[in-house]
Amino acid sequence: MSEEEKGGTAWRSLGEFIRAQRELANLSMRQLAEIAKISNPYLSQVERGLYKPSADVLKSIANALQISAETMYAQAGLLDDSKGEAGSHHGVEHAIKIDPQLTVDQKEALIRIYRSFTSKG
Amino acid sequence: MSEEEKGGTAWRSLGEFIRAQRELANLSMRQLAEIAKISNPYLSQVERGLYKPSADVLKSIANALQISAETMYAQAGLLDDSKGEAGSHHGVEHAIKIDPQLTVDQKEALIRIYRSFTSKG
DNA sequence: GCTGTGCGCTAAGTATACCAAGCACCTGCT
DNA sequence: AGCAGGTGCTTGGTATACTTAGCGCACAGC
Repeated sequence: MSEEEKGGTAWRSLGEFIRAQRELANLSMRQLAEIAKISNPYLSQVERGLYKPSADVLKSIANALQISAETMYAQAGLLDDSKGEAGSHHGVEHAIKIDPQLTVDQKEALIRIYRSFTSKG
Repeated sequence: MSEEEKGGTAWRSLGEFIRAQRELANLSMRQLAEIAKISNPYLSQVERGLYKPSADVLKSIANALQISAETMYAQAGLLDDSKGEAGSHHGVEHAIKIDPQLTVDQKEALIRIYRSFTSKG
């Protein structure tokens, strides 16, 4: 049933998260695999959840995708959830609010768009 | 670069760190292995640096020793670099990327808008 | 048409993380 | 002298992370 029906991609697995991040970065599997120094078939299998990569592969992939290793581990469920950086859904709004580069108008616009995306489709 | 220069107590290896923590907690190998749900021979091998444990074993050991998983990963050298966004202005972009409620398309849209705001100031 | 190059995926193999059983040693008890 | 119960370590096997070779498909140029 519907993976997308909640209006968002709630990552069922680490693999889906990685795939989404890879596509966000506009990288092909071979490109990402090359940067992360792993083989492309293995990346394929990881993204489909067939294997759970070891920590240093995870770190390598995180680096290649320019996201922090901590975020990666959090997604992999390998950090104790005491951190609470990814889970809270005011994360985006909060980040917008405290961004010193944005004007108040811009913040309001971004938050409005963000809410339109998340407020049920 | 050696780990020594990171200041403070420098453990030559993850195994030595684990062993020291275990002894500090006055636990035998079998006791710790039991709590961490791993076998005691394996723990022995890990402490002597013969094998590098996977992330979830690491987490389990950290849990059993009542130290944070992050400390463990840092000791394992799995967190140290990855400065992908730590110091840069990616706070908002990062929050967007890891938000599970957004679809990939929505993320792209938001990030594009955000960049358009921040690129010209 | 055919050829070359990109994509993601499959198949089969190698490397290694991890476990169950057991060994050698020590210490206390009878 | 035994044996019971503790320690850490070795051995041999199984499960799984990871690689190399190659498949099938789509889209370019000759």
